[in-house]
Amino acid sequence: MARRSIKSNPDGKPDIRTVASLARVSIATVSRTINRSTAVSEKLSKRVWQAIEQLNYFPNTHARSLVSGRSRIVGIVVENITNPFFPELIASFEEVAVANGYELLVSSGKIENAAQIERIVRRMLERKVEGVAVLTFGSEESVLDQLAMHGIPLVLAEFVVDNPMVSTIEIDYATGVREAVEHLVGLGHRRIAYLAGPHTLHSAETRLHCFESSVVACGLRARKEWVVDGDHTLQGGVTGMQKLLALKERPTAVICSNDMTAIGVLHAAHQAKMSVPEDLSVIGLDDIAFTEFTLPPLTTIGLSRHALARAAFEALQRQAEPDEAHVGKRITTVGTKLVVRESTAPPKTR
Amino acid sequence: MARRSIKSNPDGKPDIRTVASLARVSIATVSRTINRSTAVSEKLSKRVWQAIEQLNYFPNTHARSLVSGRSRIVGIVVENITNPFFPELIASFEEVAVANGYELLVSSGKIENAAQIERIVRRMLERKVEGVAVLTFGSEESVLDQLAMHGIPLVLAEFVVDNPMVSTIEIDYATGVREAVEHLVGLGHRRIAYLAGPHTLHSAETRLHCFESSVVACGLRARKEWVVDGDHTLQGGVTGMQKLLALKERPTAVICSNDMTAIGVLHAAHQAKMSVPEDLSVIGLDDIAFTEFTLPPLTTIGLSRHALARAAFEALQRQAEPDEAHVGKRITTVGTKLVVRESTAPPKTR
DNA sequence: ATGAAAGCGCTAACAT
DNA sequence: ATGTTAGCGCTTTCAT
Repeated sequence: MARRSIKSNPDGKPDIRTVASLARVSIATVSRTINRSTAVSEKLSKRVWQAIEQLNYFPNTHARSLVSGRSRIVGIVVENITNPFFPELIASFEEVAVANGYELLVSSGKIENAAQIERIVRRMLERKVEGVAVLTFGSEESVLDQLAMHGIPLVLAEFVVDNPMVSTIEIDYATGVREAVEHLVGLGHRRIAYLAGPHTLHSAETRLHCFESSVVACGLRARKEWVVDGDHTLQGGVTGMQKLLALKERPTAVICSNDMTAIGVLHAAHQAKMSVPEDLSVIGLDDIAFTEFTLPPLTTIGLSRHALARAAFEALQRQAEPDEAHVGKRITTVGTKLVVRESTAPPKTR
Repeated sequence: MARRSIKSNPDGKPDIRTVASLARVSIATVSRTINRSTAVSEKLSKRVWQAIEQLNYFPNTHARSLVSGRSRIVGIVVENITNPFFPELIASFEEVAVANGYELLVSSGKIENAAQIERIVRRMLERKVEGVAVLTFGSEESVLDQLAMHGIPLVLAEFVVDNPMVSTIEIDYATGVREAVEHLVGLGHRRIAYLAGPHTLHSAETRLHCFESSVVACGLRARKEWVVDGDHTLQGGVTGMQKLLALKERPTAVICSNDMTAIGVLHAAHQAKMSVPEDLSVIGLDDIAFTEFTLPPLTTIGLSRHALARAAFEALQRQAEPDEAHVGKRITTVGTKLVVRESTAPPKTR
C-alpha cells in the first residue's frame, strides 16, 4: 500500500508535495505562490518557482477544480458546422479562451430534439463549465432555459433576456446592410431582392428588417415578391434564386442573409446562364474565407468572427470573475461593414 | 465552517452521500451501481437508480478523475480549420466520443513554432487526456514526440511509428486515386496533370505516389511538368492552375491533392475563360460538403470523415481500455472512392 | 508571512 | 453483496 509517507514519486509525476519539499516550504506556500493569492515572501516564492521549473511541475486541474469549485472551462455551442462561419468562430473563441487560461468544451452538433439538448446540458454540467456561449443564432431558447436554470452564466448572440446571468452580444447589422443597399443604389440598381434566412433565427429576422428599412430609406419601394425565404444553406440559395428567376419582373441585384446563401445564388445564376455581376449583382453576409474565391469573388457584409468570439468570452469572464469596472455590463455590440469585391456592378437593364 | 457532519445540502447540488442516504445504502454501493463494477443486488441497485433520478444527480467528473486517474477526455489536434474537411472531422469525432461517454478537447490552431506546440501539449497534459488523435496529416512529428514522451496514447493519420503507444490510421488512397485516373482515361484523356499538396505532408506525398503509379499503370507516361506543387489551399489551387496554363502543351485534365485545391483550379480556369469540364476536367479529393455546390459540381475522391473519426476514436479507446479481442491492433485502414459529379467529361482536343 | 490540517466528491482497497 | 475508510492533489481556513 502506497501511503503518503512512504510514497516517494513512484511514477515520476511531481505533485505539489514534491515541489514543496524541493523548495523546503509547505504545500500551502506552493499553492499560494502559484495562485498569487496571499503575499508570499520574495525569497520563498523564488525558491518555489525554481523548484516548479526544475520538476516541470504543473497543477492537476481536476484536483484544483474539485476543491475550488472553479473548472476554468467555458462551453461554446454552435450548430451547422458546415457553414465555415462557425468553425472560424470556434477557432477564434479557442484562441482567446486558451490565452486567458481557460479550456473550452465545444458542442457542434445539430440541436433538433429534447434528447440532444439534454445531452448538451448534461455535458456542460458534468464538466462544471463556468459559462456557456450559445452562438446558434436562434435555437437558444431551449438550451438556454435549462442551463440558466442551473445557474450557469450564459452569453447569447442577439437575444436579450431579462436575467442577470445572461449577457448578450448585439450585432449591428444596420450599418453593414445599409452600406450594401447604398452601394447597390449608387451603382444604379432599383430592383433589389433579398434572400432571407430561416424565420426561426432571430439574427435572420433582424437582417431582413435592416434590409427593408434601408431600402425604404433609399427611396425604393419594398416589393414583397422580391423577398424570398431561404435557410442559410447553399441549397437554400440555389432554390431561392430559382424562385427569383421565375418572376416576370426580375431584380437586378440580390442581397443574401448569409454567404452560404450567396454562394448558392452564384451557382443558380451560373446554371441559368446569367453572368455575375453583369446580369446580376450579388451580396452576401459574414465574409467567410471562401468569399475571396467564389466565382466571381463575393461582395459581402463582413462580420468579424474574432470580434464576436472575443466579446463572447469577455462577457463570460465578466460573469465568472466579477470586476467592479464592468458590473452590470450585459450587452456588447459588434459591428458589420461592407467588403466590396467583384460580384457587384451597375445593372445592364434600367 | 461547514463540516461534513453538519452540512445538509447547503446549495442543493446532490452529492453521492445525498443519494446514499436517500437510497439507504452506503456511498460505496452508489459508486458501484453507477460504475456497474462489482455486482450490486437488484434490490439495492433499483433503490439507488431511483434516488439518482429523483435527485437529478450526476457524478462530479473532477472528483472522479482525481481518484480514478481517468479523465474520460480525449484530445484531437487539427490545423487549418478553414479547410471544411477538418470541422467536419471534428464534428464526427465529437459525435462518436460523446456517444461513448467521453468529452473532447480540441486544438484547432496553427502549429508553427515551438511555443504553440508547447501550449498544445500543456493543455492536453493539464486536463489529463487519455489519448490524442493528431489529425494534422503531417506536422505530427513535433507534437508527437512530446506527447508520446509523456506516455499519452496517440493515434496518427498515416504515420507509422514504432511505439506501442502510437496507433495509425492508414488511408487507402490507392483505390480512389486509381479510380479517378481510370475514369479520366476512360473518358479519353491522355494528358493528365496533378496538382500536389505540400511536401511536408505525409498524406500529400502518398497521394502523389498513388497518382504516379496509377498513371503508369494506365500506360501513360508521367510528365514532370504536369506535376505542380500546391499547398492544399484555394490560393494554391489558383496559382498551380496558372502554372499549368502557362505550359506550351497543356493537360486536358487535372487531379488535385485535395478539394480546396480543386476549387482554386475551378476559379483559375474560369478566370482564364476555360469551361469545366468542356475545356478541362477537374477532380478533387476529400469530398467536402462544398463540392456539391461548386461550379460545376466537383468530381472528387471521397474520404469519409466519419469513418476516419470513428477509426481514430476506436484506436484511442483500445489503448485506454485494452480489450483482449483487439490487442496489438495498431493499424486501421480507411478507404477512398471516386464520386463522379460534373467536372469531368471527354477532352475536346485529342 | 508561513505552516498544519481539514476536506472538495469520489473510487478502490479492505473488512465483513 | 455491502459497508468502512483511506486517500486522489489540491485550496483554504485557522493557528502561529
